[in-house]
Amino acid sequence: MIPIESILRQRFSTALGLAFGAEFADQPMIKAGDEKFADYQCNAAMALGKQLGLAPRAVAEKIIAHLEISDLCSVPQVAGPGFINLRLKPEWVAHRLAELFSDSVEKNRGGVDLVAQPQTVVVDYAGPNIAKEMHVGHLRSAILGDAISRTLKFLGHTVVRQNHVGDFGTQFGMLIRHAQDLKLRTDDGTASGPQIADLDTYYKEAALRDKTNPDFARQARQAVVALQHQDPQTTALWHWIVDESRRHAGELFTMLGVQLTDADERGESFYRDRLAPVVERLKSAFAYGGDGPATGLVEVFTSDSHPRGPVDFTGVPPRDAAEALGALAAAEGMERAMEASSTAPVTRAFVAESQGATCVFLPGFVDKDKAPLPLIIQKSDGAYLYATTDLAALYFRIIENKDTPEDRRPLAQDWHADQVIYVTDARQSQHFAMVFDTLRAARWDIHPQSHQHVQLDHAAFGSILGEDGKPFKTRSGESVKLRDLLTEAVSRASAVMLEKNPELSPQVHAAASRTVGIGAVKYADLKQDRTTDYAFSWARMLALEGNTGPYLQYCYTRICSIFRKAGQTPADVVLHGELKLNAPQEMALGRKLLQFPAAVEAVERELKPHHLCNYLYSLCCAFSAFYEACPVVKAADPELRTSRLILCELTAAILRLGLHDLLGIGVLEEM
RNA sequence: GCGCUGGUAGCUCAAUUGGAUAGAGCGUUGGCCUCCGAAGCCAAAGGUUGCGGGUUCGACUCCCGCCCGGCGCACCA
Repeated sequence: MIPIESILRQRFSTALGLAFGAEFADQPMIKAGDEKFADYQCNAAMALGKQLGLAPRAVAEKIIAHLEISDLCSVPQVAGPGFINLRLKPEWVAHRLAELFSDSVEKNRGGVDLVAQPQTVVVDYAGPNIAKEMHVGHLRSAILGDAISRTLKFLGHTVVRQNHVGDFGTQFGMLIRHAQDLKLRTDDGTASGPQIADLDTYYKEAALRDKTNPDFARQARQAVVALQHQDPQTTALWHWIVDESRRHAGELFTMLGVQLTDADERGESFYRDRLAPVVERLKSAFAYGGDGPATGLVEVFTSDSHPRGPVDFTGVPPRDAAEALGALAAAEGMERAMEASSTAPVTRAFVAESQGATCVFLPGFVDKDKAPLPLIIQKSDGAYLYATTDLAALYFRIIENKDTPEDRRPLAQDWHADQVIYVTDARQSQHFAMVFDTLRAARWDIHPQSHQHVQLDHAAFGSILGEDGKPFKTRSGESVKLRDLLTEAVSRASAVMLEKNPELSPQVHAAASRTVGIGAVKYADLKQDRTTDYAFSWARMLALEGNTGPYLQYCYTRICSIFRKAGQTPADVVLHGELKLNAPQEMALGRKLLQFPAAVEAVERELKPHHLCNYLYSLCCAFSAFYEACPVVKAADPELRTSRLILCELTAAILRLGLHDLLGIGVLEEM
């Protein structure tokens, strides 16, 4: 279905062209209006009045004079400084709803069209550290990343989910070493290996030994080397740890309803052979790919009043350059040192050795001493870091992936990302800013076929805080295990439902408890703007009133209940003639139903699912008002009853789509 | 110190990206069940959008300067 906004935009564009000439036709400025004033409004007259030197209200009148819109709206009204207010005609809303009804019956798309130009979008989310039990820190990434992936897929994009698990860090040295010791002692021939809970304990014990026992720490580092050299015994142990962790993570993803499978996993270990080449490629990219010579890239300027000119630190490591600058300025006084150092920018990206480490230096990044801040891609001991892995992963996703082994491909053919989205913690935003800039500086963000710039997004999110406003921890100060958290959510949901609806059968009750409990946790996270910190509160998320998961699910069950009372299923309902939108609550619900596409579009544009949550909540409010005022089963006549049943089914269809398909939250017939 | 981010009703959060009289929920107050699930609905009270300037026909939104909080800032991820 063509979005309402598009239809209106086109009509206004035509009117603007006729009234003022084609050059003014491109800014119709159509928005959904405040319900008190309008369904939609056009705000072009004010800006245009300014440009043309005319009174805005006169401009508005002239636009209306040329506007052909009587089939959709009642007569447009000019208000305030020059707003053009539009009210949709009930007949037209009814017509759109009939169209939506057939659309939702046949295609279940809620009136949303597939995008015109589908993109290949990589969504990198969840990414738990292997060998540690998943905790609340992984919750937001998993929930948000999944909702974003579902929404983009629904819109017609090719979504490549990537679970970038931490399966190859230096922590594996101590973990393997410690596990080796334990295995020696506990190897009594029993087939069943330790469970993940044991691994979690291992991790803490290993970390402690690593910290306190120098011999152990040295052996742990040797284990890392052995692992990197693919020593069979070490590798076997590593596989065992990784497999065990994967099983655990898979269980939790299933419990959460997160659509990540083993095929989506491409962890750090996958990139291990790509790290050295990436560093080499970066060096050559900066040597030959830039728009100027690769030397003299740190340009240090003194002020105009002391025309020393640029000081050439060509070939000098930046840290040393900063020190040299300090010495230089010390000779001329402290004030000059500050002045000079604050105008010592890195003007072009380059790779350099600094203090033994291989670093990328980028314009705009300085540390607390105002010295150029590096992105370290290889440590002084030769080891690689997560920046290297991230760069290798991006290179792979955008350019290289034709080398993907068959068994690791999520798609049947080679693909190259048009967009890459990282759903991680906001604390990593500087890291990603540097990684993205490095990629752009190296020209690795160019799609190999379309030659377009790949869109790189860090969909950052805030921390989960406890009700005291401090980071969410258990009473003993440990991070909350995800499994415990979800179990508690289910049991709390069960308790609430037992109180409100004791008649449910035990089986239905148990299933509903899971849907409601998990849904409450997910919805609470999704409904808030992801960029802000989020205060975790059982009471608020499980509340049955307000903008919560349970409330929306309850709204859905009431609709199901109406159909049960009516003795009909949605499939039985056939529309004859027109929908009747005589009551204001019917009209309000009808208008609201048509706004679903705009909400989905907002999620895509900003990668923020809370826009959809807010919409679904307002839809439920509109439905509740309708429910109170307009009897469905006992409607005055059969036609009105059918019309209202259709409004019910449309509401249910949008809720199913939004809640279940896009947000990944279950709906249920009874609760 | 530099950078990012936030500051909106007593509390938790919105505000379609520059549009009208800033909206919800909780809490408070007052109404509504012989009637489809009251887990609901209707209504009232509650605001100098941290402070001060500026841009604009119009600012929670953009710019500048302060104040307060969170986070980050060289070999962990």
